[in-house]
Amino acid sequence: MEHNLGQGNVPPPGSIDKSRVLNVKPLRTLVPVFPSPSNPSSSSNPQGGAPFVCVSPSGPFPSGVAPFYPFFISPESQRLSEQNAQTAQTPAPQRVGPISAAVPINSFRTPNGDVGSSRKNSRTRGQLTDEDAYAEVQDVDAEDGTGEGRRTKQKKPRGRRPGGTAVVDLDQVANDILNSINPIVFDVLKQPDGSRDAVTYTLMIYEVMRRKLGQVEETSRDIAGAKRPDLKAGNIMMTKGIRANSKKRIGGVPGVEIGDIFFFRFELCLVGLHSPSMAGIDYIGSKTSQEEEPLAVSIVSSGGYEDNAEDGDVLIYSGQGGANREKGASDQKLERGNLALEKSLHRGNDVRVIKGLRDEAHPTGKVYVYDGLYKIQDSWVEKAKSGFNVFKYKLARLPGQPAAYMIWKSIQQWTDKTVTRTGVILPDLTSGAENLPVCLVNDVDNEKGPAYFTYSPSVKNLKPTAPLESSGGCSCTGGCQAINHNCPCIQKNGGYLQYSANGMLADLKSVIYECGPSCQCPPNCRNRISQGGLKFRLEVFKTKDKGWGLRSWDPIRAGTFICEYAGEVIDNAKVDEFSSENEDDYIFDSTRIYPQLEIFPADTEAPKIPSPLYISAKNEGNVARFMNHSCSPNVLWRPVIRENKNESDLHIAFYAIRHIPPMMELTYDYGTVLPLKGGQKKKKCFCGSAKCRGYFC
DNA sequence: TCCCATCAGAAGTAT
DNA sequence: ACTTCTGATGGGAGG
Repeated sequence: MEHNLGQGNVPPPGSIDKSRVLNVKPLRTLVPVFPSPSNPSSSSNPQGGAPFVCVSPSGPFPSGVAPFYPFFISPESQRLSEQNAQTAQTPAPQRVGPISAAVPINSFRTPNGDVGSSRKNSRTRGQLTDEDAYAEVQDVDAEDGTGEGRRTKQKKPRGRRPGGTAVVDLDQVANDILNSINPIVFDVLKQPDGSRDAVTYTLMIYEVMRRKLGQVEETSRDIAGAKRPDLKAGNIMMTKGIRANSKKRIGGVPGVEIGDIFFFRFELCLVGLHSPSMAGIDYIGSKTSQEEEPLAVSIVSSGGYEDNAEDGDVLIYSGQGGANREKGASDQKLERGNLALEKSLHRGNDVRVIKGLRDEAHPTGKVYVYDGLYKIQDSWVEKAKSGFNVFKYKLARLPGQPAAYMIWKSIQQWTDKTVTRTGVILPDLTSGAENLPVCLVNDVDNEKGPAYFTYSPSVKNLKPTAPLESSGGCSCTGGCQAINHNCPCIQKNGGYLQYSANGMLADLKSVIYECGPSCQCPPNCRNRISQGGLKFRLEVFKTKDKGWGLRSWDPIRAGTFICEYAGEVIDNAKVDEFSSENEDDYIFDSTRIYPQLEIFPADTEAPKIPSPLYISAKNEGNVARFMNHSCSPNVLWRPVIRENKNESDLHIAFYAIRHIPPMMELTYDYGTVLPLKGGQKKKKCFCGSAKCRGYFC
């Protein structure tokens, strides 16, 4: 009977007639109800900028500024997809079938600027007090007469758990983070409508919170209540109102761009893209809006069911329910999300689609790609393998949106070799010097490649300097363990392993102490992340207006190590020589002034670089030499110190500031030189970001 | 190595 | 109170 299943619009004979199963009015009035987007307003948040602070890692520091390498530099998207921005925030239109552009999510709280104060009540279990947050009455929609607003629901205090004392530590950790946030951030987050800044801030804070909670938890295993730092961190953020969009809405979400990627369901929740912490269908219920019917606003397609669409623009989505583990399988019912999807089919409203894919770099994890707006075209009921009824929905992607999932699909095809990558000049620029090939590509013009240089994956002429905190190295023969409080390398990092199990930076420390040649731990020790070579399939490509650049085929999580800056260490005099010739394009100079954003100003400590470091990659270098400058970068550098026979080897390592989707150019801030050295000129900046300084040098 | 089962858990909706 | 599926982990099957 398989030919009966799920074909086309009309349920074939023998299949279940939905109109009988469900108590709904008949179907398939394929009438798109909404007029085209008409409100391109508020494309960016003009006052969203946080102050720019110039800090050189080696000082001097402006008064009142703590030197700090932020995890976050400029929240403005480097992406210039204005089209995207427009599509991304098209509110539901007014005339036909009016749907409120946004409705409040159940419990919305905003911080009042006093977040994380030391006032506490007895509510424990790792839950922060939310005395500081206030319940806000929101005027949903004053125009249609139903806008009496809805009071936010107070969360019920929950019972205390055994082991409460340990939990308080987590509270403390969370409070410390909250207290260290620049208050300016909260001004941005207070806006009921999100902005690119608000989204970036939110994700940024979530990352720090999540990783820090995880770090603390694994460092003291006896601690209670932190098994899921992703949920814990999310709960704290929600409770404190640290989120980007407080309302549910149909259509795009302000500040979220098509192609944005996420690694936790809670991230979707916090930016207002998809509210349920777990469920796959988000909808506006009939009670929370003035609508009579529930309407679907977004779905997460996690690949639990095979994507049997021919191309990337059509998606077959299964309804929810019918899979209760205790009661066993059963027929799905036309209720909740399923009902909302059905209603949305008739109403023809846009539905956001987030695709959950396997994260190849972390097989246990997933990566979620926001693929933009779809419309539901069809629905039917199928018999699943279990023999029970499952709802199916066919969704088609709206045309004219920037490519998102299609990029992933292309990369997969290049990987499979089912499609040949066009414009490939060299399959491996490194000639095998790296553990992964680095492709050289030009699909822009006829240039055959960058000027000649020798590929070298490591730094030459490294001059070990006096130790900062000599320990003689560790003796963790099995690799450094977070719980080993005696490991000197962990102690140097303030008592924590700086890298999470996934290899991400767990902290905002401005210097990273890794294990070095003196240590007895193996090369795969978690405290040697920057020594393991490339982990992502990078490619050097010709940009439109910035010469050659660097990007990745793989998605990169915020905090992940990308590469080191390789080249030849040179002395200051040589730098001046390069400067006068205006050939310092390939010099890394630690003494430059690197603009930083004070997002966690209180949390920082002075970086302790043993001595100024200059690395020239002009004649010899690695992929890092191709990373272009941006005033809104997605990558930053950190000094990494490895102990070597009681001396310090200083390396420069690059880490992702935020999640970086595949094929997005990797950039970092080159900083500025003040005063300009002899002959040195400012260079015009082409980064194109909204916060571009106009030049760099 | 991959896959499956397990398990505690969150928001939001529904009762 | 219920629904939903997550994300880390441990065990078992397979190469």
